[in-house]
Amino acid sequence: MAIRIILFDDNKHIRESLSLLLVTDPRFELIGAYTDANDAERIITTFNPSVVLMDIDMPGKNGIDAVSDIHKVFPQLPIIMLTVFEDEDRVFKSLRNGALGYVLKSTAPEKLLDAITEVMQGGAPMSPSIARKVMSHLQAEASPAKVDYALTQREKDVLALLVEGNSYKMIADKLEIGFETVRSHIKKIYDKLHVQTMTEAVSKTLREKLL
Amino acid sequence: MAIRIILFDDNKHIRESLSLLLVTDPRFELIGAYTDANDAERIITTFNPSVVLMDIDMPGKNGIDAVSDIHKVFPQLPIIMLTVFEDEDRVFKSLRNGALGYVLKSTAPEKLLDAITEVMQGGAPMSPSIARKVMSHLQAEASPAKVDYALTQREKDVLALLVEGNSYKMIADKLEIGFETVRSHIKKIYDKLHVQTMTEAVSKTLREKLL
DNA sequence: ATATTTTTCACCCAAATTGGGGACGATAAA
DNA sequence: TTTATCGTCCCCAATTTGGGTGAAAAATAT
Repeated sequence: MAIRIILFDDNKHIRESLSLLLVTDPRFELIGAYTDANDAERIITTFNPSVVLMDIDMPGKNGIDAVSDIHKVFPQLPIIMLTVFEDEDRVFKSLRNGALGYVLKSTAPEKLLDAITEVMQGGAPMSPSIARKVMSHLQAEASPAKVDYALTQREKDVLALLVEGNSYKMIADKLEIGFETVRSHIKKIYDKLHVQTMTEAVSKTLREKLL
Repeated sequence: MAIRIILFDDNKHIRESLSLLLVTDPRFELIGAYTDANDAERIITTFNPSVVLMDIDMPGKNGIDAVSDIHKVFPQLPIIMLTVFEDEDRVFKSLRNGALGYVLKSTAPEKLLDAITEVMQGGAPMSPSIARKVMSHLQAEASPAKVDYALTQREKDVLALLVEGNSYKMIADKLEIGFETVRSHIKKIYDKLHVQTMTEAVSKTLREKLL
């Protein structure tokens, strides 16, 4: 059975090109092409597509918000962004909102068809530059620490317990050291982290993924 | 000029298949195939490949660690994992360690060649199921909040300032409300968050991405 | 228009945290 | 051997925080 496609794109040229591209291919069926995504939910309910292709810049509701709405109501329906934008902001917003693929309009027609096939087979098709952005994001969030505050192991132990919500006294008990020793460590930690309160230390530790 | 490929894989069958696959294709050149990655750095220095294909389960150093080592010394060299494993642990470890692609051995030979081409063109080739895992990860980390602690707007304001390291007094000043009012808000926040100290509140807020 | 929630403020008390000092032994580096 | 760093500990005084209780004005909801 053919893959049922619905396209949201205000560019007439794109709509016609896709239509021409798909009419000759029995694997696909373009069952709808709309200039805006304002009625996306109703349209999808009515025509029950297998996949949605979504532009970003459209009159009325933008494609990124539309993805969010659609994904909430039809969480199983794969959505592929089809757009000219490749700035991180729009890419990640789209993907976080539930889009499974992100294909640039500069993509060759055959590649677009591959993308549709791929998303139907459980993939997440991306144009190369987009995939690379996603990878960079993954690697960045895992990177240890840009800045090195040169905390000693003992200081890290203390800081870890502090972050978990322990009081000085509790830290002293758990580490089996004196209360004053804890204070001493914490003073040094504040010094190295350039903070002066517990909350700042905790905040900085979590935000910069120290420890 | 042909793309120069080095393969690390202890499976003889894989090495021979790839060799056969590439010998007929002028776009690629298999310049080395090794059963382990123990000498990867030296090999790469010597033969200067365009891309590395890396298995995971090998005698001596495993492929995931090898990727880490190689990536540190040759950050520009694209590495594609070529393995049978698709558990999240190995997938994400590989990608975080610097691999740019992740292709399953069940992949059709033509698709593997596509992957190599794609990574050379700035992409991040993934088998469909792997790409989907990466997407899920992206969406999960962005998901708003599993639990709703029903904080009021004012309480969120206070909490935000607390997280930034402000004392009660500073919060009172910035919000232009009384000190006791801040205390009152914070007590309610602690109640709703089920915490009893500033650090716990800050920690929970950042870890669960409240606000 | 009445009920509920939110925001505001107050007082008491005990505990925790801070800021500034200084000190001692062990270990490692120069 | 001398110097530095680390981990340990102590004192004092001032400030901040947490828990309990109560309550009035303002904003929202029903």
